[in-house]
Amino acid sequence: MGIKERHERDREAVSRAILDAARELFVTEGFHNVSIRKIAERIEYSPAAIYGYFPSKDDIFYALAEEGFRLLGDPAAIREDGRVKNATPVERIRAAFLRMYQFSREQPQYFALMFVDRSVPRISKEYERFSFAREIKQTLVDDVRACIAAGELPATLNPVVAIRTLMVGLLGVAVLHLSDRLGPDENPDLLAADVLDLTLAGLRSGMPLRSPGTDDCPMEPQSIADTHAS
Amino acid sequence: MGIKERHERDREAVSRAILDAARELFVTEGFHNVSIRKIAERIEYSPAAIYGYFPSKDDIFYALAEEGFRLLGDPAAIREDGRVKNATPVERIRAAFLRMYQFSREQPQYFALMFVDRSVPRISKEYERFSFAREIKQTLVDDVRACIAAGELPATLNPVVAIRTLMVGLLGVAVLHLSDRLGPDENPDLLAADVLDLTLAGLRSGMPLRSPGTDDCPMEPQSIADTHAS
DNA sequence: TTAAGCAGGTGAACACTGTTCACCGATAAT
DNA sequence: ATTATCGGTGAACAGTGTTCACCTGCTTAA
Repeated sequence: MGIKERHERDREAVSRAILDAARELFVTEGFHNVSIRKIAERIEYSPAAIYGYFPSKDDIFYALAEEGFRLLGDPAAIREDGRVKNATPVERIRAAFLRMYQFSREQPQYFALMFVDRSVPRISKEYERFSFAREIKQTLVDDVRACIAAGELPATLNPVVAIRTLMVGLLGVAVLHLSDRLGPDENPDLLAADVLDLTLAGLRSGMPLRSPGTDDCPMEPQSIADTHAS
Repeated sequence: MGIKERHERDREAVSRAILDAARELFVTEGFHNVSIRKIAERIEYSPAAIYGYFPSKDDIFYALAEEGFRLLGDPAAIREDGRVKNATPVERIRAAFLRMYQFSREQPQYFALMFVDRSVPRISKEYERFSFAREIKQTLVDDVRACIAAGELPATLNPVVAIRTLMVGLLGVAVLHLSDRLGPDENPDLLAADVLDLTLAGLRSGMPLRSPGTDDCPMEPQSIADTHAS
């Protein structure tokens, strides 16, 4: 008997409908302008019904952030524009980080939810849920190691620190763009490329860095306390 | 007769009380966890009374952001840790940007409101209100020009682009820290110093940059549409 | 076949939010 | 002394996230 299976499929379908509706509304309306009632109306259910699938509005956000990481970290796509097309290790690095930046352009809402927004609390506990963020990091660390092995980056360089410094610059550009603080005639894409190459040039210079290495996840999402959100 | 003057002083005092209460609450509770009713309770007025001083909760935010820029751009303080103490122009640049980063540590809520948060709309119109942000930029541009004149940075460098690239790195670090996405054993301050010096090293390399120069304000606050806030 | 159980959906409510508005009372102007 | 003005108020409106008693229709056991 496939009754249980059908029930599970039904549940999955409604769950998907909620996430799809929420995603579309988030993209067009922005996270905190979207109410449970709006999502419910979209899928033609009562507001209370949603709480049978997600314990809170925050958890809908978490599920979407999870999807976002899966989207960004999709190994197939990474191999596509990183390994196949680009010959040298440093070009792979460039491609990988530009991909991350590109993600902030193509999926600004996802990106904001994953890396910027401080408006959703208590994910620090939800740690293991975002484990593949660590896989993404490992891929980048491997690429930096390959650069060092190929002599394209100094041997003194800590790979973890390197990817952090590369990331923050692009994160800054993305934030500047997302929060619309760029002048009308400024091009965030060119700025991102400049910052990326500038940081790479700095890394090549062999300048000693102060930051300690770490094995921790470089892109763990959301953990600011509720009391500090805005 | 000083009646009108007294009235103005009274208004100013209440207005200040509102801003003080709002600031303290924002710092401890976070912007969107603070309600008009909480502010009103703090100053022992009715919620409606606040609307006699500020047309909306957003405008309280604007007033505080204005204060934040005035705080960050305080010419006396800039001269203090920039011009007097530091000899070479490039050290002045370093000090100025470290000051900005330090501001993100000392006044995280102000900083978030001014540079990061996307939760408050429609300041793009409120442009002229934040004119001194442009003054801050001009100071930085002058410092970069001095670096170029002193031969510490390449003559081909566009000062406006230089300060942008320096800024985004530190902004990225600040965002990473503010949204608590740094690992427990990672030090944001060291990372900031690394990113700053790394970018400066890159700028010194004379690498040609793609970004166009601009005369626009580099730190205009808040302009993302309400429909994109989160 | 009938009775029991149960999961899923609902309407209504709770406790909040930002904001508006009719009113009221003290003060200032005439 | 009377009128006008202006600041502050309480109550309300429309919205929010969330909870809960209830009901209904399907599944399962007797």
